[in-house]
Amino acid sequence: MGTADPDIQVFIDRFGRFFEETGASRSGGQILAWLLISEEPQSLDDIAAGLHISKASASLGTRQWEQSGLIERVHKRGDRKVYYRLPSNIAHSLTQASLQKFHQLVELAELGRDAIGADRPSARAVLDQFVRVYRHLNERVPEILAELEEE
Amino acid sequence: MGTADPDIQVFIDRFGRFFEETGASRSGGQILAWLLISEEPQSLDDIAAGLHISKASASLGTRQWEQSGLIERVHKRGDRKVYYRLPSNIAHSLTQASLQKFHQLVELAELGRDAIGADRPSARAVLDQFVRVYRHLNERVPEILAELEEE
DNA sequence: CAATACGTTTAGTATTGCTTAAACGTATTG
DNA sequence: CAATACGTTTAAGCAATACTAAACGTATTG
Repeated sequence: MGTADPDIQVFIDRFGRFFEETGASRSGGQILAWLLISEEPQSLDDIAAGLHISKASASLGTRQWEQSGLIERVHKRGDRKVYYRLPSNIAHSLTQASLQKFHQLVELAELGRDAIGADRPSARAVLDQFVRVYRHLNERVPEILAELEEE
Repeated sequence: MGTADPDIQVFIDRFGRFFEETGASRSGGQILAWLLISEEPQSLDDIAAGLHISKASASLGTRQWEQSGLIERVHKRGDRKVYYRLPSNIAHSLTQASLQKFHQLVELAELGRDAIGADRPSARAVLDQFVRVYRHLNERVPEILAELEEE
């Protein structure tokens, strides 16, 4: 690794494993970790070299995060390379991604509610409650995040 | 499947795939779906038969969900079998599980913050912001959920 | 106490999908 | 226009793990 610091090593490793267990790939998590501790935007080569992964993995990983809005491209003038960095509000982005997952789940819940007949009242009630809680969260969470801006 | 209803089929299938993509197993997601649309608590045999999965899978899946607090055991008197059902506040449980994930991420962020030196001020600022946002969310979200109870 | 019911563990198989090297396409440079 | 720089795609290898059948342990029944 570019940095031989063992603490940073451990950080990157744990971060990678966390995302590995959460549906993403290990290298994907490592990329996020790497950008978290980088002062400057990083090129694909920077990332690949820094994490000892192939450039192909770096390319794949950055694209996936970029599509989900968790990292962004930066261009330096007079430089053909593409650089990546975290958006300034990374915590907000992650929260948003979390709500997005919830949203998918709620859509499935609605699918289920429509699939079961009127002969399953309590199951229907559970699914309805589910939708209600999410709607409320989706409304409130942005407000909560906004509270932090005011400080 | 016990129920031949194609809509329910689709629901279970999609639900299973959602969890498959989110780190859990497909059968694990299917179990959750099955309990969501069940009026009565379900035994391992009910689940295995209903989903056409092995009893071993049903046993594994239910234990995992139970450990994370997303389903609970029920006993019927005069019956040796163990039955499973969703807790009454399933949406709350899921939200809590979500915050729990966030909490792990924040612990990692703190690890990273301690790993980098004072020579990386902006990276440090990002990690600090991350921790701050989470602390606020963790404080507020339970309040938000409580708002729903009052209706 | 034999037979059954029930849940868990284990070992093996199959599947999934991550990772990489190499090939490729395209733009840029001298 | 040859050579280089850069990012993406592809094909293949490999590691992780989900899933199952079968064996197992234990409690319960008649």
